[in-house]
Amino acid sequence: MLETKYNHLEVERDKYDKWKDNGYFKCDPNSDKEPFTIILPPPNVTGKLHLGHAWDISLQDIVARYKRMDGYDVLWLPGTDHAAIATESKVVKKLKKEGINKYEIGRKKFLDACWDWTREYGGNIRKEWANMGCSLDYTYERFTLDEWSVNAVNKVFIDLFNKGLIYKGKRIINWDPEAKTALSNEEVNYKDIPGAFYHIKYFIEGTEDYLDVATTRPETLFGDTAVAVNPKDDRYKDLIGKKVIVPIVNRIVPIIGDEHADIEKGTGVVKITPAHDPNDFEVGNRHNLERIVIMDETAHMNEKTGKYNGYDRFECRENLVNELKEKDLLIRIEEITHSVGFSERTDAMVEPYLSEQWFVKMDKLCEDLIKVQGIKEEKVDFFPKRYNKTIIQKAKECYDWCISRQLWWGIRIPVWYKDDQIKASVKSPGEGWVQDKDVLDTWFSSALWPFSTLGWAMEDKTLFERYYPTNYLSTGYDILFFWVFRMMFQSYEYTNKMPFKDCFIHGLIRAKDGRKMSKSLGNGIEPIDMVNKYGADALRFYLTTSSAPGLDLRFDEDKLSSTWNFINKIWNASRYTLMNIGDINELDFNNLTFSDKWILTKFNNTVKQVRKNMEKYDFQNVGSELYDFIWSDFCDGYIEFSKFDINNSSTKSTLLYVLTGIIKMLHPFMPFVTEEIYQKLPIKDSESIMISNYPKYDKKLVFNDTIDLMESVRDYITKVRIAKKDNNIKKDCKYSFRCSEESKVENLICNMLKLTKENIAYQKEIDTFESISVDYDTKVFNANLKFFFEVSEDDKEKEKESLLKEKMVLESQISRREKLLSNQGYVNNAPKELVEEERNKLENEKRQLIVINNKLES
RNA sequence: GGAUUCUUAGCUCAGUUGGUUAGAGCAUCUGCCUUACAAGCAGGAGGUCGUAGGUUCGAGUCCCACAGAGUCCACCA
Repeated sequence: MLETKYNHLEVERDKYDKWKDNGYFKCDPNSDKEPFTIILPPPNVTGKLHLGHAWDISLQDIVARYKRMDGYDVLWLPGTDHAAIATESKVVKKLKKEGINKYEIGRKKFLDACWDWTREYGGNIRKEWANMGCSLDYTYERFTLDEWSVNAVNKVFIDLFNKGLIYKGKRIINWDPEAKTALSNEEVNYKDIPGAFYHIKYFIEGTEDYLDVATTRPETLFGDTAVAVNPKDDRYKDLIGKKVIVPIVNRIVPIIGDEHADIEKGTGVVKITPAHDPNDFEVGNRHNLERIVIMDETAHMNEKTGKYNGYDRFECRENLVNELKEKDLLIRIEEITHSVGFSERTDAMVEPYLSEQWFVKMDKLCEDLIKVQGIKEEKVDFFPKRYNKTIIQKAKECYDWCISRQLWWGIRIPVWYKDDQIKASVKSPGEGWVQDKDVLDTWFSSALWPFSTLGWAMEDKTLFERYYPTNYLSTGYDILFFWVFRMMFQSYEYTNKMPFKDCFIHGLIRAKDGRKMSKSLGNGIEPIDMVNKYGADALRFYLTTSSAPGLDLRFDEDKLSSTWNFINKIWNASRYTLMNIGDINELDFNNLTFSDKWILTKFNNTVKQVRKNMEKYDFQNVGSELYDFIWSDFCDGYIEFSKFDINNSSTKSTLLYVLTGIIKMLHPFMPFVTEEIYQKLPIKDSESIMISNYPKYDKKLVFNDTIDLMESVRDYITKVRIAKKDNNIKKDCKYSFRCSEESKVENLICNMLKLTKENIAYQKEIDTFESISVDYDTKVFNANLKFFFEVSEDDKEKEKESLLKEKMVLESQISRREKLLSNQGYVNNAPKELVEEERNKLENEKRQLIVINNKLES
């Protein structure tokens, strides 16, 4: 028997390992079931699961468990990401604490340290998956540095290289001076920070005149190789072709005319530093300007900056500005707020830096993606739909992807050099060839993840052939461009298919006040704390049913706590059922009562709705449908009714049947507690709920004609309760009662209202006392209940008031409805059922009005 | 500048291709320890759906404008 109270700690202990050991998480490549594949977005191997992950993996486990129960051969494939820069920067930091420098110990030893780190922390993630109850198939667990992934990466890289879709180029890229590596545009976060426009005098050669050149980055003047004005700018156009002297360095550079100079902006004159600004780089290309690199890879000034050689860029700025002031070359400083890029990982200010990097040429890949997203059978369906637009938008304005990183932790670029020869291959082409030092962007391997993990680049392709393309991907909108977008074009290029059929995009978890959860704000919440406090089941249900698809979720512990209450409710409903059904071994529906038929009908309608919404991944609606059905209909309604028919074997069967269905539908959301309850059931269709059958709509157990009757009965019971309360009617008050639906509902109503036989009024009392009556009259059901007692003038007044109030409400409803039904536009255009329902209601309301009018007259 | 989301009860949020009197949780008020559950039960109160127009027999829902909040992309000498 179940304990009185739900104890999540007790319930969630041990179950996970049992499921795992029994092989329930495993797919079966030899099965004749239809495969259903979900690839887990691989978290950083040394990372920690935060609430966002908990949400994300719950959204996947729900689908995995649902599909498994519904007859699919489910593969949910786990894995982790080496997370090049994120892991490397952590290991660098750790070594630094021990006084070790990455470059001193060299590449090999450093990589050993990374592997040690990975092994040390890699297990944490797996523990957290287990805490959350994820039914992952560990047989096929992958890592982005294992051979499945590395083989695929090499294969794709070499092929793209041979096709000319990967090239090496000297370009301005985003440089992280702390990690000393290039970054892609996606890895740069822009923040608004205070800064200044420094207005500097650039003297025109051979004159006493100068141009006022405004810049936010005066230290880059060492790299200036021109000054640009707009050729349409009347103020300056005559100066084009003349020369100016770059202050401090005294370099003579041309004044050029270029559209890049904005007439409206600043002074209209802009200095051109081709090696340190992406726009200037373009200008430089157009005008054949020299590119002078003035910083090193740590963003310190180099020998080109004279006495500033070795200065940090900010230090240099400060000193240079002072020097300009002293030499009367600084006109003024204008304080502004401007947005500046920072490295996503190290938070270092990004330096636009001229260097040689590898790029993926994007135009063709993007064009293909856009084309496929226009083909109904081949496209990825986004949930919610609008993200398709976001992806297309991205593809339309895509720039080439910088994929080389000056890091060591990652997959090394499979390119070899000898003299001026260059070759792409995994192994050295021969004597004297040297491999490229750089590794690939971690997202390059992630982009191949949906097919690399399934063995696309391996000899054995059975998994790939059976489980690819995958069916469902769930992830947050924050990595739409990093990952989803790149998986789409890479998969299409190499498998000729989109990597997944459905893509569910969720939002971010926020703190209760709507701010982001972050370490710096100190408002982060650990999933494990919530699991300990309320259980994984409550956390999963809360997270997955509390927001509309694609929107952010404000984490509210109070709501999590009421989810716990909901589970406690389910627990107790199960407890009641198990206590009362005895040891039945067969379901018997031969002697169903009205209330049995009613709940069976409601249940089957719920199954229908739940399945429909599960297919749409609309878990919010599934959640509220289950919540309402379980709490309002099953617990508050049916269980109370069942207490009076509990010896009827059909009622027992109904209780068990509905409860079983409920916990099965809940199982994908709350796997632990539903398994606990399932194991206690006297009739089961499998040894574990995990492998039981998901409920199906059963027409044979639908009795639509009982719905109206039972809803009327419930409505009437409520009416009587209100009347009893309003008139302060005591338990032993004498009454008389009659109703239209034979003894079946009469008994039920009397029981529900605690109308006992000994309180039935005798004729004497009927004659002596006055009465308050509660009446009900509809097509399917009418009833009259009178309470006899010494009705005071006060009571009469009260009753009259409430009757008048009721009359007013009814009259306004009737007139509204009559107006509606006399509107030909409505009658002709609205759905027939709806109009019919309106007519029914009008009739019922009219009946009720007659009842009330009669009472008021008497 | 482009895209996009949001604005509904005191708070946090639902509200399906337009269709009765707009729902839930929490909070609040009243009455109940009724043997599944007081972490509960039975009831109550609380909303001119951001503002202003339009389409329609009918608008929280569709269209236009405006106001406010957020996010993404581009720009940012």
